[in-house]
Formats: sequence, C-alpha cells, structure tokens
Amino acid sequence: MAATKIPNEGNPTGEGFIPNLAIDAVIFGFHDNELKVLLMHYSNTGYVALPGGFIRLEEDLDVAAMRVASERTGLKEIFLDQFHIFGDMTRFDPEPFKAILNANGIEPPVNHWLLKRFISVGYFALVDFTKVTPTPDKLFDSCGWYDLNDLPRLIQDHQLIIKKALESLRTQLDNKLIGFNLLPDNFTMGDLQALHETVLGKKLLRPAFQRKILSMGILERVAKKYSGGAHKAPYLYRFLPK
Amino acid sequence: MAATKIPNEGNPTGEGFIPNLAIDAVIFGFHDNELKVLLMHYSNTGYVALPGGFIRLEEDLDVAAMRVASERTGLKEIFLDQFHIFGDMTRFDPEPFKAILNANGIEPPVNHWLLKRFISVGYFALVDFTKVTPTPDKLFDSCGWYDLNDLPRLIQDHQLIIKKALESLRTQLDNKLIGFNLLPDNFTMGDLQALHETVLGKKLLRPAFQRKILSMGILERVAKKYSGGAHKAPYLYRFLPK
DNA sequence: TATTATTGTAACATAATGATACAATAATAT
DNA sequence: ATATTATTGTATCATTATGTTACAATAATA
Repeated sequence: MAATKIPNEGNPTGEGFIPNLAIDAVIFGFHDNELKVLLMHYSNTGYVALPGGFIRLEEDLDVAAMRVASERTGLKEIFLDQFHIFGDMTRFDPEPFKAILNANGIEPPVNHWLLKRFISVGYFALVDFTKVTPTPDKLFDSCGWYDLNDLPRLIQDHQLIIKKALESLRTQLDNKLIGFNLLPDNFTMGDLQALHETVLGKKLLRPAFQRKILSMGILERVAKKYSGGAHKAPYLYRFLPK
Repeated sequence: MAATKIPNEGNPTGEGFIPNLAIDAVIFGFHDNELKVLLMHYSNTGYVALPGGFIRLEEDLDVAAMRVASERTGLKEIFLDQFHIFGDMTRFDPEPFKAILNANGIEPPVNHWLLKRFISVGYFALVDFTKVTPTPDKLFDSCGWYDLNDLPRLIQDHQLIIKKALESLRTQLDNKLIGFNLLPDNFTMGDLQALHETVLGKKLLRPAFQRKILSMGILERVAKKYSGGAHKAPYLYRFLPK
C-alpha cells in the first residue's frame, strides 16, 4: 500500500473499497536527461511513499490505477502498465500508517483497515514531465519529482517496487518503443536517443539507433527544429497513432 | 475466480481468506506434441473452469499460487509465473457460482462471499505432464488435461486468461528458455524443438535451433538415447542449474 | 554388408547490427 | 560574403547473428 487519498479517515472499515488490496503507481518522468519518479511526503512524519490508492467495490482495476495516476499528475490520458503484484507477507508493516494516522489526529483502532496486510498491484506510468502538475492530498505535505538515482528512504517495499518497475520499463523499451510517452508530443531523434540511453543506462550508437527506430515505421517527421545552435537543425518527430 | 477448494461451504463470509481476490492457475503440460491445460469440472453442472483458489489472510501470494498448483497436480516444486491480474468488472458473473453452490446443496445468501466481485491474479505453471496426477476436489467431478486447441466452453473470462497466459509463455520462451519445465528431466534436442514449435506455432530450422540453444550454455549433455529406431541415436540433455 | 532414417555440425548465404566516415546545414565569427 | 563550428542525416563498410543447404556419422533393419 502506498501514499493515498484515503476516502474517509474516520472510516475504520474502509467501506466502499476492496479490502487488503491496493495500487502503487510508479510515475516516471524524464527531465534534464534524468529519469524522475513522483513521490509523496506524508504530513508531519518523515515518511515518503509512492502514490497509491484503493479500488472501489465496483471499479475496474485499470480505472482505479488511472484515477490514482490522474489525481497525482493532473493528466487525463496516461500510459499505464500493470507490471507486477506484490503479495509477500514480508512487506506488511503497519508502523508507518499508525504514525501517519496519529500525525493527522486519528487514533486508529488495532483492526483499522489501513493497518491490515495489503497486496499491491504495481502499475508504472509514463508521463510528459512538462505537462504534470504534482498534486498532493490532505494527508500529504507535498508531492514531487525525485531523481531515480537519488531516492530518499521509502516506506515498506517501495524501493523494490520502483526497481521492478524500471526493469519492466527497460525490457519493454527495446521491443515496443513505449519511450515517447515520456517525451513531449514533438521530439528530435536526439531527444529519443538520450531517453533510451538514460533508461537503459548505456550509450547507444547514433546511426544504428536512428536506423532501428525509423525502421519501426511508427514515427512521422513533422518539421525542423531551429534550436539557435550553430549547426544543422534536426527534424522533429511525433508518434504515428496506429 | 475459478474452480477452487472452498475451505468451508457453510462459511458465507469467506473467513480466513482475503475477500474479492482469487488466484487462477493456467497449468500447462506437453504431451503428444500438443500443449495441454488442466481444467476442472464442477459437479452436477456443466461448468468447466481453471483451477483456482484464494489467499489466506497471512499467506504469501506466491505461496497461495503454489498451493493451488500443488493440490491439483500432486507436484511439489512447480515453475510458476505471475503473468497478469484480471480486474475488470465485466468479468463479474455470479451465476455459475450460484448454480454450483445450489448443485452442492447450498442455498447461498445473496451476499455470500463467492458471489461478490473478484479480482484474479493469473499464474501460469509449467509441469512435466508425465509426473502429474490431476486431482479434483469435492466440488468437482473431475480434473483433467485438455488440448489447448480444443478447449470446452469455460466460465467467466477463463478463455481470455488462458490466451494471455499463452502469450506470456511465448514471449518468455524465446528469451529465457523456460520450456524444459514442460519436459522430463532428460530430453533430446528434438523433444525441445518440438516443444518450441508447438508453443510458438511454427516450424523452426534444426541447425539454427540447436546452435541457439547450445550457445546459451545452460544445457548439459547426459548420454545417448537408443530409441530402437533405425538411425543415429540423439544425445539426451538436462537443464544445468545455475 | 547395404539400406534407411535421423542426428550433429560444417559450410555458405543472407540479414541484422556495429562502427566509421562524410556531406549537409544553421548559426556565429571573421 | 565567406570561413568556422557543431551537429545532423545517412552512406558505407565491418562484424555478428541468423537462415539454409549439405553431408558425414550412426543405430537399427534388410
């Protein structure tokens, strides 16, 4: 379970939501050639967590995940991928939630629904960093971007969840070319290559990269981009919806 | 949710189990050059379903999946892969379970836990067909193997779950070579190739296949296999544990 | 001992990928 | 204007991987 919009703090049974099941969202952004993750700070505690939420009794799981990602980013259409479920008992640790509820003036009963064992469905989201408005909630001081290589200490197994999300992103990037969900609508081949290099953690050869990407036939050349630099202007591309 | 060992049919609240969450197991076997799936027949109804089960309140999700697969096959160590979660409301259909409970002499209250909306964690299992003892349970007449290309009508979205499981198996087969979990301990290169051809649904070239598999360096040559055929005897291989 | 069917792998052909080279060009400097 | 600079787009060649053909090896049978 994760940082979440708790529907009603005075609702110790979690009515209206599926019990013991949560969503954790690893929301990736790309900025300054670095991969970023959106994280939440719980008010009046040192706890930092992934954005998360619960599933309404009659809500599609994917819809719930989209709701969680939407609420934290302000975006409507978001690329989401359900990459793993985390269901070990070792991840059960009610202490952070006790502290968080206490810090918000709630003295939870021992059987409070938030203090029970949770299984989490991990989704990762790819968003255009420039379009996101990180949005906290009343249980949180703040919500903001963190460099993937410089993460703070996170509650429970959220570090592991991010690691698994990144692994999944990496394997998919090669085959399905989902990367431009992290870029603005129009981008240069250099932008896309820099993104791939950051995600994969290695340098790529420019001619081979361009050849491979263009051979996929899913990019469209839009116009040139006059950057003001003293050199040839690169083409802009956009994703060709199929 | 799926065919399952229901812990206590007179337990209308599902006490001891996580509510609204189930496991569905697509147990693959390989026999006569065909992929098989283990399916359950509910007693006194025409319903056929995947083996399934629920998660105990303090049980690891993976342990619960292993328990389900173990109970139906009689095997202890089973290759399992958690490939997808099915969480749409469209899959909700309480009718089969009403009929099944009725057929077993239970008149369920409308709020019986089995009649609620369920989210299912899909696992696929790869087992050695020759070692499996298909084992039904008291709610079931029978439990047996079905050719993947000749499946009966299944309850709910179990057809879709099998389809997704097969897709996941296919993509993993190329990269991770998990296929020999479907074969006996020792097998010939021909056996392995036939398996790959069946799973991928296409013919492969023998020299290229052998070269690729051996270059992975995870097979060990054991001995020759004298089949009695009027031809050169093939080597037997076994998986080299790393 | 010849025949048959299948295996193991060499050898070559083709395709994919890795790496280098260089012309094109947009801004700036002379 | 013209030269200079940095970067882009792509041609070209090198290397590796994969697809394909060919054939010797061999276990049973004739």
